[in-house]
Amino acid sequence: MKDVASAAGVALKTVSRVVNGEPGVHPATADRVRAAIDRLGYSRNESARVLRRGRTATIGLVIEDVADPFYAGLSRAVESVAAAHGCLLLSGSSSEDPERERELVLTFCARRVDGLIVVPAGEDHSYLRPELDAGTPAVFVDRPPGPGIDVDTVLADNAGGAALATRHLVAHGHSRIAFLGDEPSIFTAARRLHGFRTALGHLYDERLVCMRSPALDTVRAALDRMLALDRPPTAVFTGNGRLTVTALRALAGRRGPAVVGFDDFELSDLLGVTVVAQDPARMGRVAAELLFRRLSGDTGPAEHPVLPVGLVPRGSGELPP
Amino acid sequence: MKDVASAAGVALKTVSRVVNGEPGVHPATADRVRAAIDRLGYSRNESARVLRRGRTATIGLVIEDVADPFYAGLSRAVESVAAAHGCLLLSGSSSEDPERERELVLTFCARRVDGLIVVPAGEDHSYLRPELDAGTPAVFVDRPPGPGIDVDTVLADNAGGAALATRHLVAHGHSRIAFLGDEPSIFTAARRLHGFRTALGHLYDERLVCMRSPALDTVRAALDRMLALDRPPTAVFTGNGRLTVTALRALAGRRGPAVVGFDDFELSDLLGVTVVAQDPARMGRVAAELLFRRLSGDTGPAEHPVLPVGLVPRGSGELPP
DNA sequence: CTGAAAGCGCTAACAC
DNA sequence: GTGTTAGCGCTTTCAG
Repeated sequence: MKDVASAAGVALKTVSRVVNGEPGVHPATADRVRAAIDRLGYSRNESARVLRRGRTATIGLVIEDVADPFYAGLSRAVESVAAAHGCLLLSGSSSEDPERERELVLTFCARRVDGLIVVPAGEDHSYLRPELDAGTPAVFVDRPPGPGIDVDTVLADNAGGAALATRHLVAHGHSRIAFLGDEPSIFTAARRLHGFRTALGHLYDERLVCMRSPALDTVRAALDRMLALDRPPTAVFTGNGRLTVTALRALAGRRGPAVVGFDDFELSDLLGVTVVAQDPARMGRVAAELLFRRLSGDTGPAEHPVLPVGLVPRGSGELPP
Repeated sequence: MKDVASAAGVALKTVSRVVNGEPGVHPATADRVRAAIDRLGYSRNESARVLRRGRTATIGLVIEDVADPFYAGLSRAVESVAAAHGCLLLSGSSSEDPERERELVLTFCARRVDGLIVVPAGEDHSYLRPELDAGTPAVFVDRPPGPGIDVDTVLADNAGGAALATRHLVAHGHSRIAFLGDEPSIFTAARRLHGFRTALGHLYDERLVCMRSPALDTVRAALDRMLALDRPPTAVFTGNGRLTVTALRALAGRRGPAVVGFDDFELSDLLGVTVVAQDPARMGRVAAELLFRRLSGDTGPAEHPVLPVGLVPRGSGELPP
């Protein structure tokens, strides 16, 4: 900036004014400055600007895994909202590792992101306390923060969605329904199991429940075990997109039970799989908009919108037992 | 840092030494400093550090769309390599818009990212010249830069893969093969068409070619038109993952032509679709590793690795005409 | 082993 | 309209 100033024969501050589009610069002077900028290939050093102004125009996004279509859709929506506010996105995947989550969040904070959007992997977020007190707003998405952290959250109606799918299967004549969910320590998995169990009432049978990460081997083993029972399940409700896909693979080629899944997935329509669909893009959008409201000064109490989920019948959930 | 220094009764520089793990601080002093840091909830201001040191420990990634599984997988791989080098990732989607690509790249540069990984949308990258000259390394992925920009590239064997698929269909008795590709202005689309055309030789018939973005309507219309010809195609080769999925939807329910696609996709195995698969994660990894080699001082001539693609027979491409 | 001083490139606050 | 000055929080350099 100093070089540009001397090249244009003006003071440094005038260059600053031109670069920032501030008013009060004579058009001719401004043109001279712009010419010098082009000639020298100057571009403003954003780090210095941030240091001085305190705002980075960057938000941090921590998700579980960008390669998962659910989180990819969510990311895209967050990015769009951020772009509309002239903000960039610093993002990272926690791989469901609480330590990595913490590291990413704290690194983002050290870089002075203006705000955070977090899909938490861990259960303890006391490490965020100083940052929140320092005024960095955070929105938790898909899963709530640990106890004692009172921030905005955007969650889906997990229990309600699971109950919806379960009642749908019962209405189609099923009374033996299996549930394949992710590790019960994961909030969404636990809530969906809860919804399933509540909706099923006395029909609930814990031998028809398996809560494990979605590896093909374990899913196949669980299904084999259940299908070999005296009264095998006539339907399977899978607790997330990954598990649905894995279960379909495990059941491929056999006239198996009816399958209904939580989360929609690519090609579910061609495969005719009935699902309870959430809208990851909407989740990301709502979270980002909430964050930007906080950034523009909204200091009201923490908000906790719950997004609806919808049943999409495609055939697999309407099969009779 | 000043506050921590006075709280610990040391000079600012000593705090700096402790924070950065520099040697030459008495253990007892260091402990006192660390105690003060915890008490005050201090965390280093990364912007100031960057301003002083010149390196941001951040790389910029511009892709077409994070919500596309291909780019999501690529992003994840880039992120892993970056994390292994202690680097964060600033990322953005260009939505196939050259102007947005330029804006993202230049914004990243203004933030002084250490390096860039770009899936270009545009054909003119002269705007990058000053940045490259200033020493910011860039790696182009999936598509090459416009003329006059001599940077590292990581491309797939697009023409070879297309030829492989085409010969596979010919070997299975097909002589009327259609090609559905993306806009011919997109590098990969053009190269794949070239491979298809070359492999087909005198069997090539331009009435069986349609180069358009993958919207369901246009794909359906193109297929309808081709299938109504005197000598309709007995096989369709689709030029990317999106087009494959769209074509499968358009053909759903009819005993249509054999379908082979470029790019693998989720559930291709269950649907039994033969594809020519690239490995997006590998592409991201190779690109990121190349970038970090540049960042650690490798100033050799630009490299241009070409990643192989592989035919995965799953049934759809092995159907007789 | 520890500290003082200079300055990274910019913007805010105030002159002129 | 334009210029001067101070200082954001840190690292670098050099001096004890």
